Amino acid sequence: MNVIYCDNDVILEDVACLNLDLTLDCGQAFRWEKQEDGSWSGVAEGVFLNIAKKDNKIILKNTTRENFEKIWLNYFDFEKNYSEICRRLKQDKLIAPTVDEYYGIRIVNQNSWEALCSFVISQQNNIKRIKGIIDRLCKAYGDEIGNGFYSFPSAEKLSTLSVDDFEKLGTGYRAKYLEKLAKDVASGVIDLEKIKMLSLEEARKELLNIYGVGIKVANCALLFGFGFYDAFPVDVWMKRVMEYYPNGLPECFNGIGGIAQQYLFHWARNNL
DNA sequence: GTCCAGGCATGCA
DNA sequence: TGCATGCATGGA
Repeated sequence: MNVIYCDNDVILEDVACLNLDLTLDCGQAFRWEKQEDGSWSGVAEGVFLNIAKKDNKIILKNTTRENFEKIWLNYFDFEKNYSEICRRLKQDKLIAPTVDEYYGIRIVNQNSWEALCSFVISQQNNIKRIKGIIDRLCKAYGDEIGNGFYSFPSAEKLSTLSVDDFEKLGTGYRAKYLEKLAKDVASGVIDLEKIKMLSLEEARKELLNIYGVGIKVANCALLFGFGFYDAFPVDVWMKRVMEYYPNGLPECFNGIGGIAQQYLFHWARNNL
């Protein structure tokens, strides 16, 4: 990858394996909006970004070098060698054609608080409605940061809400989970930064102690918000996929099971 | 009207 | 430990 700082834009050349449409609309992050020109706009860590791919170059519009290095380099994991990862995954003949068909899906590294909240909301829910709830949550309680976009509200902010406030956003029976989660994170009873430092098994155990977090939500949060690439979420779609792996997951998935999972999840939603 | 969605808590055996 | 049930909402 080659980084060029040009006027107010950051331009990346030779980024292997990044399809923005697949990556930003594959059910891992819920706050990216496709623009009429085909680019994507969204927010992470309270910072707005418009990103596009043109002529095999990735263009981050109106982005400072500081924000690129502080946020987006890690968010899109530009330095991770996805070509090598995909080559490894394709040692499994079952997933190989899927990796080719949907080549360019990456796991983005989301803020752990945002990911945990988002996937508590996601349970027993569909992606379209999850996006709507999170959008209303951000517009009601986040900070406006321009262009009609809002930051994801902090735990401190959400800790002031009642169960009824969460219900008014359309969260349904998940409102009571969110109310307690926000208060416990804000008060320090739940320490997300500490959980990041644990092993996968220990971190998962901590998340499973949280009211409203089961094995599926825990694994999604671990994969999408805590940097555990070996977490392997199994939802109703992945349960269908697992019938193709009656003897368990192949060895070549070790350490990158979560990435394999995202390709299989996408395949399942389009084919099953 | 019924079924379903990136499931979980609870009660009961 | 494993299984059945209730749960909010909105689109298909």
